[in-house]
Amino acid sequence: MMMVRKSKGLGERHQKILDFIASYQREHKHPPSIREIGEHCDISSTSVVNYYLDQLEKSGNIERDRKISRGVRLTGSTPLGDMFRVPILGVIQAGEPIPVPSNADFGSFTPEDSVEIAMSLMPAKEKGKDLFALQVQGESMIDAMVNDGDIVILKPTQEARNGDMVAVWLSDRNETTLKFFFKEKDKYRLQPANPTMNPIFINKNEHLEIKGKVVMVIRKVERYM
Amino acid sequence: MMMVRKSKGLGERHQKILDFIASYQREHKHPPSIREIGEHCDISSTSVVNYYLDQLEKSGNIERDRKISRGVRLTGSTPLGDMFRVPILGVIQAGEPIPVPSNADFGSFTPEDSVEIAMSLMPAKEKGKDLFALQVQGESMIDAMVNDGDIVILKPTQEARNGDMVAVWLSDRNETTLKFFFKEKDKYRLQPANPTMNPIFINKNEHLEIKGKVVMVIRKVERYM
DNA sequence: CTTGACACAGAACAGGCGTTCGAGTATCAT
DNA sequence: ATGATACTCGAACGCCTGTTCTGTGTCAAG
Repeated sequence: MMMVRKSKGLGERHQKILDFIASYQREHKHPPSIREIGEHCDISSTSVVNYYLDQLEKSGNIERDRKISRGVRLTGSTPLGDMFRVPILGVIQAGEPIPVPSNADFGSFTPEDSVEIAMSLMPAKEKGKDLFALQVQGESMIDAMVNDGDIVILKPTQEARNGDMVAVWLSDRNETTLKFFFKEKDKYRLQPANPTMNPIFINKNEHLEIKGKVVMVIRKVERYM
Repeated sequence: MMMVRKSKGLGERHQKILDFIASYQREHKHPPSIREIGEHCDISSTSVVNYYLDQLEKSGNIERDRKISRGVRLTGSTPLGDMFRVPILGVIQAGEPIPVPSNADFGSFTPEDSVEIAMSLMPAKEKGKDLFALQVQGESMIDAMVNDGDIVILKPTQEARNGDMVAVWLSDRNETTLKFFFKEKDKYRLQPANPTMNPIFINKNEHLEIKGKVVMVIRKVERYM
């Protein structure tokens, strides 16, 4: 009888189990049982699987919910809840107002019209369920370092604190824009994200409708041609 | 005995179960059992829970793995596998070369130094496990519409097709840059993402090291001050 | 050689869990 | 009334599963 002994670190067996848990989870949408791990990793005894599982738990590779069926999961893996779906309500461009989320939008939206964001990506406490996304159309947002096709994720709000990046509708100019917001003595300063560009100033008697606060920008770089 | 009868759509009970499954999953990292659902939704019989679960399955709100313990999950929820972790290997800035991924980097990296990306966000077939991420430092990438602090996700490669956005190291200029790549007759054209800016040309005898292909850019808009 | 840590097997136990069945009750159209 | 439908309960069945215990072979240190 031959046994490969890797005194330290993860042995071949450990890795095999890890891989199997991952692939099984991917395929079945739920973790494998101890016996299933055993079968697919050529371990004939459940106690041996348990033996390795204990080690993998100690080494921090997996987490276990003892006593609970299929209570194994890879650490750092997010069974659910650490990811959420944000509806894409429409497009955002300079010449048009921003689609505002209504309650109906959050009830049911198709996966096609939404983006999934990992919670870990989300800044601070913005993990509310009321976020919405808009797809940038055209190149009118380049001064906000936002490109055509980018997806901006917004938190709906009517007010902003200094330094927030906001999506505003300037009704006097019939223009939508993304800018950093600063309230000054007698006017608002809207600062482009691009530091080489100059701010614009809005008198307080002008209409300035804050539609939302930008919390994230995502750009899928497909191809340029 | 009073019973509220909602002939069509989801009744109060259905919604309660749905909410419970979601919150339980979030808290325990695994789905609840039928009995647990019953307890928390004031249903005294497992068969009644099963009764509602069947309906929720028919209406498409949940999926069930019959015969399997805790085999309930919300539809559209991604238990795992639809998200993956990309290691942040370092920073990228104009004046310094790009950290290149080594095999060791993909073995074990701490969650703190990585970003999680939903598979659904990933363009096309880039879902390989060899992706890596870099954090942009400084404002030298603004011509690529990439800001200080942005995270760029790269696929390591030495060659690129026309139109790809690549991270290149120009050893003659001692400069790292992100540009759209085009190979022309006798030179390379590196086109900035910002359409208002002009391309730079690199003679083929100059050193041009393609370090990776940009597949995504993520910007967490925190605050500007 | 002895000892003990390590890797593994097999069996048995006890509880968890989905399933099923029989039966009861309320609401409503016929 | 009466049947159909929707909803609820309780209990029992039986498999699935994690746990635990005993025992065996390997290998390196003392």
